[in-house]
Amino acid sequence: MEQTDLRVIRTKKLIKDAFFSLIEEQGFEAITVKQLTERAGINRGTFYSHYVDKFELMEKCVDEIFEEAEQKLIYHLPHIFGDERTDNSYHYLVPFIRFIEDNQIIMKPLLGPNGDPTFQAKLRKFMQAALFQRSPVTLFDPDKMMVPPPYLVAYLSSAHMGVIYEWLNNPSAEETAEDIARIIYTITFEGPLVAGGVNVRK
Amino acid sequence: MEQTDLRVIRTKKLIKDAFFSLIEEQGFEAITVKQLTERAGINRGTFYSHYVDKFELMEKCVDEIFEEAEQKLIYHLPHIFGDERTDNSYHYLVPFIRFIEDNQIIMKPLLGPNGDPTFQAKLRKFMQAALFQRSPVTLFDPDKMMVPPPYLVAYLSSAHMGVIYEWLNNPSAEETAEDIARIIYTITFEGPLVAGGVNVRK
DNA sequence: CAAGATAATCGACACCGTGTTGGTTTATAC
DNA sequence: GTATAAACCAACACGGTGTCGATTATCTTG
Repeated sequence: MEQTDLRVIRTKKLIKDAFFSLIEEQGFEAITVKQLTERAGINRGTFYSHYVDKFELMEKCVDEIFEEAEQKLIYHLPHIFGDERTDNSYHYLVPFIRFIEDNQIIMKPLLGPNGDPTFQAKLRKFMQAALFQRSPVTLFDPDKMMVPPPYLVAYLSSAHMGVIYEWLNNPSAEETAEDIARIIYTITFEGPLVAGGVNVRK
Repeated sequence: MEQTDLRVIRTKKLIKDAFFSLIEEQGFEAITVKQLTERAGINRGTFYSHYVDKFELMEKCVDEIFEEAEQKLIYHLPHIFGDERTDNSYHYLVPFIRFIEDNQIIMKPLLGPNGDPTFQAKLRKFMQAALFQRSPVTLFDPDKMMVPPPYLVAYLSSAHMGVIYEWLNNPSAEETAEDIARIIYTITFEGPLVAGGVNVRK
């Protein structure tokens, strides 16, 4: 399964580099195979001997990223489980956010207005699996839930993504990954009202 | 400005009907003008005398929907402002959700995995304007905010959209618009933790 | 290092959708 | 009923797609 031939390694790298730079410049949809191979400096036919079309190329790239993410997050899991829920326990979010930050070049266009909804759904699902099935958030008590669980999960995962999206798409944003984690944590654990400065009557 | 010629009206309706049915079947990106005009039963050239391309068609359709939404929500505004924040004050959400429900046929594909991220962003912005600038939620106190306002807005608007999305894309969901409004309200005003059944230590 | 394997290149091909045009037919408005 | 203009039709150049066979270049293995 592993490719060893130097030529295919070199070619695939050329393709992916060109692909990412083009995504950054004009978004995925606008890319043509012709343009891609010209940028990569390879023959158009060569592309077709590796991928059936640009969609498969995208799929492969995304799969690689998620694979990488999986490993990184698993690596960080001990820390997550080790932590008690303290004022700093929002750290459970940091690896995830930093991962997105690290892959900004590919993430930003995929998450942005010209992005890929399929990818967004995939990332949301991934986050649900990563955060809601084996993180402190499992402390939710099914018996005491005031709303159907799927909606709470949808609420939280979308909210998380929304903040990250806002962060990525604001060029002048100076927050670090830790800042963003703290912001998400604050709103989630204190509740939107408290985080918004509303005096909650009890 | 207003079109009166019956032929124009008829043609535009044929185009839009075909457009919506195709979006539902295969998503926006996959649609070709050729296919669209065949489905509509009109000449391909005729399409080009009304729209420059499928993107403009989409834009016009979306604009119409938002225009309609604007009016509906404005109509409902008196009720919103009249309400005090009671246990039932989640009603401020109902008109918005019901509007989405009414336009399900077009909303679902646009919001789904094959949907249009531009539209999704637009809808989020619309909701922000509709709910956060002239609704009970303006009770947020800028001075007491624990997080930067843009992120709180992003958090809430995305969370809202996420729940609605989950609702639309779950075929077996039996919740009414009111149910969804209540769910969103509960999580937002009680906070995700309380809504999730967690015993909050104080 | 040499031989065989295999990847990349090149040029050409048919195919399809786009956007435009000029001329014709048909429906609408007044 | 007639003038107007919308819709139709056929054809065009253009550009990207996906494929193919033949040729050249490069790598792997023994």
